[in-house]
Amino acid sequence: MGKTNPPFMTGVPELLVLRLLSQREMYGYELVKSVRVVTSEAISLGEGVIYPVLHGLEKAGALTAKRKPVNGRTRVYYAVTPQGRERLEQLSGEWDRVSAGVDSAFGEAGHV
Amino acid sequence: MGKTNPPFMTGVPELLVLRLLSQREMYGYELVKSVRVVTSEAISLGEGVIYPVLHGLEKAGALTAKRKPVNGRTRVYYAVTPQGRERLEQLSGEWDRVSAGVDSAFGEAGHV
DNA sequence: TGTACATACCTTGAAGTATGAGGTATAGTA
DNA sequence: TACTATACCTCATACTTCAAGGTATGTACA
Repeated sequence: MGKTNPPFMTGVPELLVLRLLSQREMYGYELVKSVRVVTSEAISLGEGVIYPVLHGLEKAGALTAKRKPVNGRTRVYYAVTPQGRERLEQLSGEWDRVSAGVDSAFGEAGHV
Repeated sequence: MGKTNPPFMTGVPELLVLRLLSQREMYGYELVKSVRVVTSEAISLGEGVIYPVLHGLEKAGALTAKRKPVNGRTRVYYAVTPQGRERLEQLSGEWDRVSAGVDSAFGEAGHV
């Protein structure tokens, strides 16, 4: 139930997480809110999306995790590794390619 | 074997098919080649992608199919219905939203 | 005649992944 | 006492792209 695989979203969470973490270390809960802000409310990712992405990227060696107790709560800060930067560039290139392709099909200028 | 779920492609075949057919009627094999052309070779969709999309859209009432024998071969021409145009506008809006969100996260200008 | 390629349709299995809902626990506030 | 925000997490589901393979006809060429 609920909708899965919404159009155009595949790969977007990974791309945004890598992008944000490449600018500064952040923890999961913070990322959830940051994504909304940096995308001007256009994209909203739940914790059920962010945490699995974080764990996957860490396992893949793209991120490192660091636990920090703050105000009695525990935060897990993530940082991008060199491998993660490579992955970011690769994904970013894919995004540019697909994005350019679609725009090209629509005439590249204020379409529809 | 083979890669599935490539980043950013979810929904793109449906969007491109609806876009192309909204301009003129076409048949499957023609669409396969047209997609490459209109996306400036950035996006290439195989027949294994195009035909299922065509059948799905027809079943959903977004397309109508018309069989035409041409040179001894049979072509199936597809045309967009009013429902299909609605779907195109909806999908197109989604694309704009996601696309704007990602661009916004990357600073909107010649990023990375 | 044989061979190769383009046209033109089709199906199938595999595999990844975003999502909502649900779960745990602490701190602050009314 | 109750509610909200913080902060972590897991799970089942369903959707979809893709490569590979299959059928058949027309055309070009040697």
